[in-house]
Order: sequence, then structure tokens, then C-alpha cells
Amino acid sequence: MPKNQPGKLKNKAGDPLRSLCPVACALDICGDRWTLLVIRDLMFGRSRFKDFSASPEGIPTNILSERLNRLLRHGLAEQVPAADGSMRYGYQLTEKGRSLGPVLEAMRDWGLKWEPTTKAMIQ
Amino acid sequence: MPKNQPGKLKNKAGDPLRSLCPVACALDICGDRWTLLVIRDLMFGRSRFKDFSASPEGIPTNILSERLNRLLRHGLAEQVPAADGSMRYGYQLTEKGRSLGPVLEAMRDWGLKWEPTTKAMIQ
DNA sequence: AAAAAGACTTGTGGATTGCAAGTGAGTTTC
DNA sequence: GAAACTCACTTGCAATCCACAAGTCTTTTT
Repeated sequence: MPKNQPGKLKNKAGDPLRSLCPVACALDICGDRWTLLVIRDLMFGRSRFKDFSASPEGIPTNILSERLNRLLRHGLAEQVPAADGSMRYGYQLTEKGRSLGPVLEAMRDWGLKWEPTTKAMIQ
Repeated sequence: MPKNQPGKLKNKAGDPLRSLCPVACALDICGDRWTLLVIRDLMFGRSRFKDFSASPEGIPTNILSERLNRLLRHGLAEQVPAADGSMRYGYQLTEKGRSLGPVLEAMRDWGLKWEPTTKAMIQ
């Protein structure tokens, strides 16, 4: 009889956790090639599917759809009625999502310093 | 004749870049589930293959091998003779790798704040 | 000299990605 | 008010990537 069998660890959204390390946990949520770029766009105030889709990295629409849902599931973003008063809705960051700001800033600073081909976006 | 055909953008290691955004560029290098965990271990002073392999997240050895090589290619880590004077060598961060510290710290802080199951590692 | 540890490499099935095309609701144009 | 168009996705599919297990080769320990 195992003394300390942890079962499966889960995060708040019910997805499995690899460990109790907060870095590992953050990576379980946004550790892939696309998620933080969507969050970057959200930080810039973009809110609609087509806006994210139009970013220069060219995220495939199926991936974008999946990532947006993941952000909703984990409570990093929420849906709100579109700003233009149309029947559609947009996405915006929650406080949990906005508080990834320091991560993005640190990445931006690192990229600017060490990969000189890159340029900070105006806006 | 296209006026501004960019060809393929590449970063310093010759890998293709998705855009000029420094965040996208950082993610091209370490935007996956494992790379930043290896860097975390390196920050903690771990240096040998078996050390990374023993971390609680359980990185598969083939992935670890590939990621270590990528860190070398991009100049985030370098190989040095092992500290114990044996014939083997270890890995350690370069300045470029160490300067990802703020990214890891921001992720750690975020994880601790928003995913309360997590715990900061005592080393 | 034999056994064990360390650092990978290889093989394989399953999951994820990237790309193209399709769908259906909402919006604009004529 | 019907047709065309935009938007926000889905679906299909080939290619790639990942996780897990096992194997190999070198170095270290006994």
C-alpha cells in the first residue's frame, strides 16, 4: 500500500499537472508556440478572432480556436459583447490573463536584447 | 517583381522566424512544454543529463536530448567539463541563457499567485 | 573483469500541427 | 429583400511531433 500516491494532480481547469512547480504549471497552460502570442494580441487590445488571425505569425484557425477555448477554460480570457455593438462577441483578458504581462515583457526584453533581428511593435 | 519579399527570416541559429516580434522570436526558441523547465533546472545549478531527467516532470530522454542540443545551437547553454573531474561533461547556461531569469521569475510568480496548488521549490 | 551508471539513440503508436476547404450565422450592398 | 460578403469557426487530412519503452555504447565502480 503506497504511502503517498498522489493520484493525478490537476489544475483549476481539470487538466493534469506535471508537478507542483509553478513554472511547470504555467507552461501546462501557456507553454506552446501560440498561446502567448494570442495573449500578446489581447494585451494590445485586439479582441476578435479575425484580429488574432491577422497577426503576422499566421496562426492556423483551428489552433486559434482551440487556444481561445483553452484561455476561457483556464480563466485567462472571457467573452464580452463586441465593442461595435454587433451581434458578435469578442475576447478580453481577465485579471489572471493580464497578470501574465510581466512574462511577456520579460520575453520581449530578452528577444530585443539577444535576437537583434527583432523589433518591438509600435502599438 | 515583388517589392518587399522578405525571403525566409531566420534567427541566429538559422531556424526560421515567424515574425520580427521579439516575443514570437523567444517562443520560437523556448516556446514549448519542456525547454524552460530545463533552463529552470540549469538555473538551479543542475548540469547533468541525469539531473534534468530526474526532475519531477519526467521529461522523456529523447526530448531532453533534443532540447539540450537546441539550447547549445542557440547559445543559451554550453558544455563544460563535469565538476567532479570525470571524463564526462555537463551543461551550463551562458549569459544569454541566464538572462531568461526574469521570464522564469515572472512565470513562477504568476503560477504561485493564480494556481494555488503550486509551490515554489526550495531549490 | 564484471556489473552498474550515464548519456544518449532508436523504434513505435498515438497525439498534435499546419494547411486547405467547407459551413452557417450575421452583415452589407444593390 | 436577395445576393454577396464577412466572420467565426469546423472538418479532413497529411506530416510532424511526442511519450514511452527498449537498446547501445562509453565510462565508472566494485
